[in-house]
Amino acid sequence: MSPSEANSWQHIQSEVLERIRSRQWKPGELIPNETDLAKEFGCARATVNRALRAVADAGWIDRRRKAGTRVATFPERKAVLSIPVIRKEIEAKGQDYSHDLLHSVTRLPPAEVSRRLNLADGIKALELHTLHLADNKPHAYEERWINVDFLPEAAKADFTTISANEWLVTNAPFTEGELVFSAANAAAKEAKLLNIETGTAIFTASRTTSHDGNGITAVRLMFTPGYQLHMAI
Amino acid sequence: MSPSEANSWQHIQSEVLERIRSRQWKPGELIPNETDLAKEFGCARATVNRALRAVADAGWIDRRRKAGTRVATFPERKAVLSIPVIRKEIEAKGQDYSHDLLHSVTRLPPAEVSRRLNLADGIKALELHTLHLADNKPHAYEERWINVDFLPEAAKADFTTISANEWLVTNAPFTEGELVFSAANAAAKEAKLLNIETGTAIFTASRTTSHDGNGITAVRLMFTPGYQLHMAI
DNA sequence: CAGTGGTCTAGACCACAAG
DNA sequence: TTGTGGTCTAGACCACTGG
Repeated sequence: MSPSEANSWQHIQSEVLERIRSRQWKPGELIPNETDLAKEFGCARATVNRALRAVADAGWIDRRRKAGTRVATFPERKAVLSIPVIRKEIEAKGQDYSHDLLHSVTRLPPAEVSRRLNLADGIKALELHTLHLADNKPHAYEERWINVDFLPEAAKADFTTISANEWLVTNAPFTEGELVFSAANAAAKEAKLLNIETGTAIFTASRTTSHDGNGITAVRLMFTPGYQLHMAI
Repeated sequence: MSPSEANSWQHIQSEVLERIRSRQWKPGELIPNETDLAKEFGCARATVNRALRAVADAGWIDRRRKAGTRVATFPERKAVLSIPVIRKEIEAKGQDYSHDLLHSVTRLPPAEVSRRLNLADGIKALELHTLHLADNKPHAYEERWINVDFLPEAAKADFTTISANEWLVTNAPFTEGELVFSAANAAAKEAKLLNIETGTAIFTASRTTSHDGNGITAVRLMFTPGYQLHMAI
């Protein structure tokens, strides 16, 4: 909170945001270039650049060389989700975490999983079914496939003591991933495991992670009713 | 893709990430300080700073003055969601967008909404019910409250021609907001509007937005089955 | 107190793209 | 071709915080 005095980039950032919000600079409009703003604020161009870059990252302006900087017409807001390790998420609520490994088999995955994991035809993968518990009550049911062809060490890991989730986080950092959320009616199998009635709406998260194009794991998490995913905008 | 030659900050960034992924720098470990890295890469300290700041923003390292820079123990990954305007989301799929304003009444909102909008006791708000359609088929049902006490212009707007969603985006920029996703079984009312059976699992998004602490709008969106929310990690 | 990251500067060169 | 943002530098001072 210190260098917000006068010529700090944070000061320039908030001034710019204020001009956008007050519609002094309207959507679609061109704003002064960096050199002029630097003169106006009495600072170096690099400082203006730093401020405008932050504003652009937040989606308020669009910048292009030669074309200049324009106020975004649709200030597309971005929400950021921190993906928690399930154990930490539960412990953060003051509950005890535990998990049950219900199923662990190496077999040929369905075509859709093979595609997500980038597996060649006929290559097997490790299938795990895990129940995550909070205070010994079901919290989420997890169906996971692990690419043991790419990650041979995973075949030797003991997922009864450490959850696959955490083992992978620490042993198989990924470079890219995709996350898909949806809602589904619980099938008989999930309903039984989560101790709810068949047909109850459950929140579902599917995640696929890869390392430089090599699929690592594909997971489907089904949460007990009442689960909410919070994001700050 | 140009200044990735040798001493660009992007080059340093990828080199740092590679050392983390290859466990040359292990979780929890201290990495060299900026001055030393600048010497090693043969560049200015500012360039190293730019690179490390990017890596820190992505959550891979933790930086503290005097304490130095450490590899994050739990590389908490962040997913970024671009919040689309519903119309654009539908048009992006090549479908026609339209909407029906089903209900528009100014009345005292329930306590929970008053709290979310930061409304004083006894202050009314504008309640809107809207059905969003893609190719004339139901896409989502929206229940919205607008703080007309703070946004008097909203009371005059014609939400039959422009959706409240878009009107607010262009006329009431917000500074903070919260987004909550969950799953629910469709009640009779929603089921009828969305043309599905009662009890079907529907994906629900609730959003509250404010401007400097003043509530602007509180929305609950219920999507037809099959809706998926995608995020890149 | 002293080491480390955070920031600012003044100037330079470069990459990109609009006209 | 030329204006605009993108980046790098070498050096400086400051802010925070561990020891």
